[in-house]
Amino acid sequence: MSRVSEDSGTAAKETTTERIPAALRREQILAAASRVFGERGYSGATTDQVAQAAGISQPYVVRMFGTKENLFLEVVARALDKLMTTFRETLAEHRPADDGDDADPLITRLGAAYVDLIDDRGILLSLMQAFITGHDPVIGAKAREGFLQIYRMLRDEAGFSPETIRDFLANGMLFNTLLAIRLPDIFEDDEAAEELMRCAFRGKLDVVLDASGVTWTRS
Amino acid sequence: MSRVSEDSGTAAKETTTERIPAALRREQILAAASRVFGERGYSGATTDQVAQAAGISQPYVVRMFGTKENLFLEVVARALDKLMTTFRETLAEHRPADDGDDADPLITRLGAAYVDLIDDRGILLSLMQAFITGHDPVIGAKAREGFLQIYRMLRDEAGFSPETIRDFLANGMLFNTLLAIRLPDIFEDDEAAEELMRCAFRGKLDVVLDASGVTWTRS
DNA sequence: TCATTTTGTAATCATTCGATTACATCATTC
DNA sequence: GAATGATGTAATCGAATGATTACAAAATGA
Repeated sequence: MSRVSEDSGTAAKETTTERIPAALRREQILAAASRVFGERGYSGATTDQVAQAAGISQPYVVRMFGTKENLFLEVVARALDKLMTTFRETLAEHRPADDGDDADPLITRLGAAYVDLIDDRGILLSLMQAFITGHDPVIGAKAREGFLQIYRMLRDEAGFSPETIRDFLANGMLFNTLLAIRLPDIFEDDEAAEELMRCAFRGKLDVVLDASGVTWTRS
Repeated sequence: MSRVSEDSGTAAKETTTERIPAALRREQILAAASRVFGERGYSGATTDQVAQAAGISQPYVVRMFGTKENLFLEVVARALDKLMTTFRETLAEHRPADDGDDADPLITRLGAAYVDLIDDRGILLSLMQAFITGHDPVIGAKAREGFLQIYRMLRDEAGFSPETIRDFLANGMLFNTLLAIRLPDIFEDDEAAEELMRCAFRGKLDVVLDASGVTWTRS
């Protein structure tokens, strides 16, 4: 559905850099940074890689965000915000209808909403990268805070039990994200990978594969 | 039970470096590297940090393993080997006894064996770090290969279905590892973190907290 | 039109880090 | 007890990288 960059092709470099309002350029950089950080992690990514992905020079990136750390923190904050918003929307549109049994239980719809986020690629990966950079005092604190923010929302707003949340986080989020990171690269190249991914994503498999940019033949 | 370094206190620096056979020194470096890489990731860790953790000079580390990449690859290979061995031992000691229903089902024992590995700290974290460094052509390939190796073992040797494996990997491994990475740092400091961890680890909670070196008051 | 602001880059600096070199010190063996 | 090899480090190099500076050029507005 919603792709990150609209004009100028798939994602990467522009040949001639046009003058664009700072606010818009800021969005472009954040979108590029989301992909690059999600892919390579905080310390693995360089400001120059972000700049190239945004079709802009490296000093511009640094000057607009002050430091690489600031840029990463804003990427993570936005990713978290997007995730929370998506979940809250799913909660809201679930409320009015029913009481009793669900044709489509809430947790299933939350899971589907989460998998849809893979379409944007950088969002979930950046969150994961932030969490795994937990040793850093600043980034780590933000990451843990965000993780628990999700937990509290699922508990207090969705009304789930700790056990249910645990299951949802493990099966619906972490597992899917980690699989979506790299296993698509060897899809149809390794029978075990294909088997596991088909089992994990089921109907949403095409979304995952499409988002990862892998070419594959529909079964 | 088994700690990484035996003599010279908890883990880190030695004041006077003694002459030690290369083979033994190699083990010390690998143990230190496992902790450092697990904590900070491949690109986040430096050879000097590994050297200091091993109580040795940085050039020695580089010369013994050639490159930082080689060192990391060997850390990951050993971690994977340890994990596979642990699982196979659990499988073996399960076989002879029963046929019919299990007092302690195999998957529960595998899960317990996995959580016990947290005691060593670096093992599971290094594997996780390797998998998240999937963009690197060499490291990524090894990580995916290792991940699928585990999958195949659970399928072919333990006889689990893809669905069962999916559940085991998500709940038993990924989730526990990610929680064990950083949430212990804020255990008893955040009610949500404490609640989630108590739910996730149950009887093994003390193992996780002990392994992370967090001081906490027993409930 | 010309001054000012906004948008952008080239050049470069300072630091970090993996790697190399050259050398020291201890152990072993003939 | 020199010769030889094994174990270890200090010094340093070169490349990578985040950050800074100084400048260019396009827009904006008087």
